[in-house]
Amino acid sequence: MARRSDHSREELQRLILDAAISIIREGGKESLTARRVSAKTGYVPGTIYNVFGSMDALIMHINAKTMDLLYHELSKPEATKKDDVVENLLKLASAYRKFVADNKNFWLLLFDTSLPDDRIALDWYQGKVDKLFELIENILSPVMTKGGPQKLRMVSRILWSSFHGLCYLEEKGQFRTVGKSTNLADMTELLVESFMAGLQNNKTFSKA
Amino acid sequence: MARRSDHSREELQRLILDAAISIIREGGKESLTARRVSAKTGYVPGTIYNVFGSMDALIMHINAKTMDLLYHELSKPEATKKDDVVENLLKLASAYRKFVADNKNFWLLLFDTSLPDDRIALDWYQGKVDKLFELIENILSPVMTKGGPQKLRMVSRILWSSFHGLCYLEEKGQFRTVGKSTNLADMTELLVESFMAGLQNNKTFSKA
DNA sequence: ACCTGAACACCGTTCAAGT
DNA sequence: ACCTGAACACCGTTCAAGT
Repeated sequence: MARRSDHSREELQRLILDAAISIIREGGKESLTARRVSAKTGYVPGTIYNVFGSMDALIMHINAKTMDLLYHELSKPEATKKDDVVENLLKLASAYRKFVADNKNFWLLLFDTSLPDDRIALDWYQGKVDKLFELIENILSPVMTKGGPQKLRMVSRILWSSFHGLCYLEEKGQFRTVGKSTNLADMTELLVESFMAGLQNNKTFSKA
Repeated sequence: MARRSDHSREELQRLILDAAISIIREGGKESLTARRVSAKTGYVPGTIYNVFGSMDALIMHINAKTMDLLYHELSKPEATKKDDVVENLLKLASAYRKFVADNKNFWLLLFDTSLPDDRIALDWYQGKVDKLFELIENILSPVMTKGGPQKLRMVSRILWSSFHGLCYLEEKGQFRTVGKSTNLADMTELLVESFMAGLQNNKTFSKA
């Protein structure tokens, strides 16, 4: 091989990242190996370690891109916001489901629990997570003036967790018994409508 | 080594399973390898393939044990059922959180997405999953006489997904911004209380 | 018939040796 | 100074050869 200095450091970084992404798109996280990435770039495995430091670091960069794309996709329905909070939440949930379906392998990598714990210490990473929570907070804030930012954060995280949990168990095939009749969209709708209705009746949170 | 015929097939199965479980308890799913299991049993890696067929099959057996233990732990609060549905659900959720905390490595293995897809085709596996859903159904059924079994299943799966999603994102460290103040128990409480309140007001599902 | 030992085709990661 | 090539210490899985 011996490509030595054919590319700059930045080019090398892009080259490796793109190769890794195309491998995951095709075969999922199981097929991502340092040696396969290097073979695809024409460089030697060691080069990945020069440029990224480790395979985990490379995966972090892929996940960053995934979160950026997810944010972009979820921002679209927010642009067409109506007055109806429930409708806005359902649009967001629907966009999330579409993202999961369209980018399953990247979504699975993003929520892979094998990643090292120090990842959560990285501010830029957590910042991207927080930006996603903010999308829900923006939808909720008009009807949640009473509870303060603390409660707003809490409710946004509850909703986000629930959306995620539904997609996750669906992906794991655990809703199987009922066949295709237990629809993910129906469950999300019942969840959001009931939860928000109950929340509105609670005088600590509602506007009125 | 050459342990040849020191143990029966059943003994061998138990020996391997116990070795695998102790490896996971100590170091998580990352540390589970065929060679480490075989080293711990005193047998050769090939023996695992004789007895279990593959590493994935061995993991399935571990997961089966995990689900049995989970069912056992979640059945306890159900035994002390009160009339208050919300209280019963919160007790179940609390027991689930305790299980996750006490058996983190096994819980992570159970929800690992690397496992093969044909796992979901196995009836005995799905049966154990369904039994867990039934725990919630049993709590819900007194107040959900109107919707029929279809709706009961739906609501139980919504609640289960939400409990799971909350634990999952907590484990991933994604609630970090608010520090320890965003309490998992508080979020569960707000979720269950609001969702059930909203559900009761919906004339399709409530008893009254 | 059953189980092993050894081989096969891979891994992630490191680092001396070359340019 | 930078990148490679080769090595190190592992993997999961298979299967001919022994008992």
